[in-house]
Formats: sequence, C-alpha cells, structure tokens
Amino acid sequence: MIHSYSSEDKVLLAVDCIIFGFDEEELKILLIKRDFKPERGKWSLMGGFLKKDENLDQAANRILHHLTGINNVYLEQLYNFSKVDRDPVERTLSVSYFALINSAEHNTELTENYSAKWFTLSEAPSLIFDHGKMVKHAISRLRYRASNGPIGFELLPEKFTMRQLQKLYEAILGEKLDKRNFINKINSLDILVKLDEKDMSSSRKGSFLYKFDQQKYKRKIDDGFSFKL
Amino acid sequence: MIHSYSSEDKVLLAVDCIIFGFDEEELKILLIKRDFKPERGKWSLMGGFLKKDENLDQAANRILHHLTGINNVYLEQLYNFSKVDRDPVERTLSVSYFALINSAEHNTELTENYSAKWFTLSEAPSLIFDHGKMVKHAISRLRYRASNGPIGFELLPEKFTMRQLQKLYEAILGEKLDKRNFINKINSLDILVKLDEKDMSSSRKGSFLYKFDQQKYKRKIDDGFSFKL
DNA sequence: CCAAAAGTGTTCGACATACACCCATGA
DNA sequence: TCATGGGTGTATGTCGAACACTTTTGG
Repeated sequence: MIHSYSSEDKVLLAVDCIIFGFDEEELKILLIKRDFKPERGKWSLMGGFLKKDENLDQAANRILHHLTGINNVYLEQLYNFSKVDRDPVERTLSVSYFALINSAEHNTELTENYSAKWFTLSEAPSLIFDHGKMVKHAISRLRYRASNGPIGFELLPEKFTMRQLQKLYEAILGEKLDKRNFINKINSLDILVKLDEKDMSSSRKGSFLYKFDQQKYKRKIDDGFSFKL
Repeated sequence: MIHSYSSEDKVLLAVDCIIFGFDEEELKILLIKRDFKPERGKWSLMGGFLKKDENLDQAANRILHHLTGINNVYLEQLYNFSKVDRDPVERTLSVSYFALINSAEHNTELTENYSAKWFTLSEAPSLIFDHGKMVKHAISRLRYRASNGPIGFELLPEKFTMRQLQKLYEAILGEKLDKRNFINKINSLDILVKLDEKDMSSSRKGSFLYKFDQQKYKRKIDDGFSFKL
C-alpha cells in the first residue's frame, strides 16, 4: 500500500458562508467587515480555511460558530469556486455554504459581540473577490429549497403567525402572494399545528400562532408526500 | 500586501466524473478499471487531481479528455466529498462532476482504446471509496436538470426520433410515460424542428427525425419561457 | 395479408388563481 | 365608533392524465 500521492499539487480550501436571516419584512444576509489583509475594511462573507482533520460541514460549522457564536443551524454546501486568481494572495478555492438562522434569536448578540451586520439584499455593499456571485447562487438555491421542502421555518421563531410565514415566502420568492390562497395551500399541506395562543403585537385582534410539526412531516414524507409551494 | 496564508493547511483535491450515456434503451455510466493502487483492479469513476494552474471545470475537462479522448461535452460540478478518511492513502477531497455524452458517437473508440466500460445503473459493480454515493447524487441532479431544461439532447445524436426521446426520458426518470401525452407536451414546448427525413431502422413505416432548435430555445428563454417536463 | 411500430385528439378531474367581505379589538 | 389587521369560501380556467384506433410497409 502506498502512503501518499506525492507528486500532486495541494491547494488551500476556504469555506465561505452566506447567512440568511429574516426580520419580519425582508430577507437579509449577514456580513462582516474584514479586519485583515487583503481588502481590509471591505465587507465580506464569513469565511475561513478548511483544516486537515475536519470535513467541509465541520469547517462551516466551526467558522460560523467562531464568527457569530451560533451553533446548530441549517447549513448546506453549495458550490466550489475555483478560478485560479480569485484570491490575489494565493491560490485558494472556496466552497460556499448557505446558512439559515432565526435572526430574532441572535440579533443583538451578533451585532454587539461580533462586528457583523445585517444587510437587505438590495442594500448590501459590494463584496470582495467572487462573494457577490456566491450570494446570487445562494439565493437561487434558497428559493429552490424553500419551494420544495419545509426549510423556511429555519428562518422563523418556533411559534409564528400565518402572516409572518407569508411575508417570509414573499421575501424569498420575491413576489406578492395572495393571502387566502397562501393559507389554503399551507393548510392543505397539513404540517402545522395551530396553537391556542395568539400573538398580540401586530394587531388589536391578535393572530394565532402556529408551529411546524416535524413528526407529522416526517410521517407524511415516509408515506410518499412531497412538499410543494 | 501579504503573499501567503502560510499557516493554513493545504489539501489534495480530486475531481471525479460521473459519465452518463444512453444506448436506445437504458441509461448507462462509464467506469474504468483501476490499474494503480490502492484498490487496483476495482471499478471506479474517472478521476484525477486538480493542478495548481487550472480551475475545476478545466480539470474535469482535462481528465475526461485524457481518459476517454472526448472533448466538448456537457459537464457540471456537483458536490464536494470531504470525509476525512474517504481516501485511505492520504487526505483527499473530491469534487464530483457529471458529464453527458452521446454514446453512439464514442462507443467503440472508448472501449477499445481506453479500458472503459459502460454499465447500466442496475448492473454496475460496487465502486471504490464514496463513488457509489457520488453516482446516486449525480442521478438525482440529472433528473432535475432533464426535467427543467433541454439537457437530455446531450445524450442523443443530433437527429433523433420522438420514440428515442421518450425512451431517454423514461430511462432518466425511471418511469413509463404515455406516448401521446409525451409527444403533445414536447410539441407544445415548440423547441424541436421536424425534419423531412425518416429513420427506417426501427420499423417498416419509418419514423420522422427531429432536431433540437437551439436558437429558438434561446429566444424563448429570453422571452420568459421556462422548460418543464 | 399480417406483424410491428408510427402517428394522432378528446374527455375528465385536479389543482391553481382570482377575488371581497365580515370579525374582533384597543384606542 | 372607528381604524387596523385577522380570518374565511367560491367560481373559473388551465393543465396534466387517461385512454384506442388507424396507418404504413416489408416480409
């Protein structure tokens, strides 16, 4: 048995995370101001390098935790960006990941303890290297995933109103949806539980809160059900 | 300006290609018998290592050409497989690519000059490392792409019959399709040209040949059209 | 004349879309 | 009492699914 592929080239492998959040109205991404060279002072995605004793998912989790204090969020590998001169310092490939976080839960902590900032998609500054391309790619994957699986709930608090859910989907899909049709469709999926509780913050009448029913969803999936929105 | 990220780990990056072909009846993948260690003599995907002066798409094209003599085919990056001990020799990550080739055009050349062999999906031998996982992933991507874009034509000769096209889609999707519904749907897309020519090899009556009209398709796309099958 | 594949339309049901009014409440 | 957002059902059109017979021609 041989012990190395000794004549082959090795490369640096970065991991960059596109972190999505939702603030009741708009879809946002979390960026940090770089405090190191090159491009110090410019805005960038959260990133870091793969270490030799971890896989990419682990690296993405580690980087996310290190830069934001956050753990246990939805993370998904997207694409490997490999243009030879994409990083001016040294040949580096970057694997992009997208993350979904419930920003209500983490907002203040984030912006105070770490120098991260939320930007709406339209207000986001231009990013270093090919990070802009990564964001575009991530948005299109997010749309796909949100339309084909119950992934949107990752961006909401555990309990949420129908209106919040609708606003979220409108933000993800970039289009207005009809209130009645949306609710009918969601109800026909039969994967939410309506709670006895109301959220009173948005109106005088108050609106019922719902929870995503993970167990029920899994049972339905095993039964051939497929989520489509 | 700094000139290296000197303290970071570097890794070997492989590229492995899942090559799909179609032989009038079944979807196949092209494998080679490894003539080097480790796992010499076992079947594997076509693979090689990324070199420092090329990007991943270039590497995939180079590897494909080197191992099969084929150039200019549809290639798409899929996923980074990064488990720490996936390759027993040395830490290696692998980026999988899937390729679509018109096997009629390349068949004999391939199996004679190179030690490659076509396998139907059900007859394929078990593969080294995590190559089996890569194939599964590639099939699901192929299904998605073929359902949402005119990518199936990459697997057919330039001129083809409706029946061939239907068989191809049946093979990709893994289900029988209704002849009339299929033809109606394809015709309603309005992206094929019917030729005056018939293919006489499959029946006494002969069946008309069609070509995919790239120009027309592009015009329709620019016009907001979206391919769905 | 017969076997074997090619070609061709219509009906029916399901699902998506469009659309407007009453309700409950706090101020 | 009124302003604000919450909640609810129906009618219509579109698209996908099921389905069977005639045509051609080489042997």
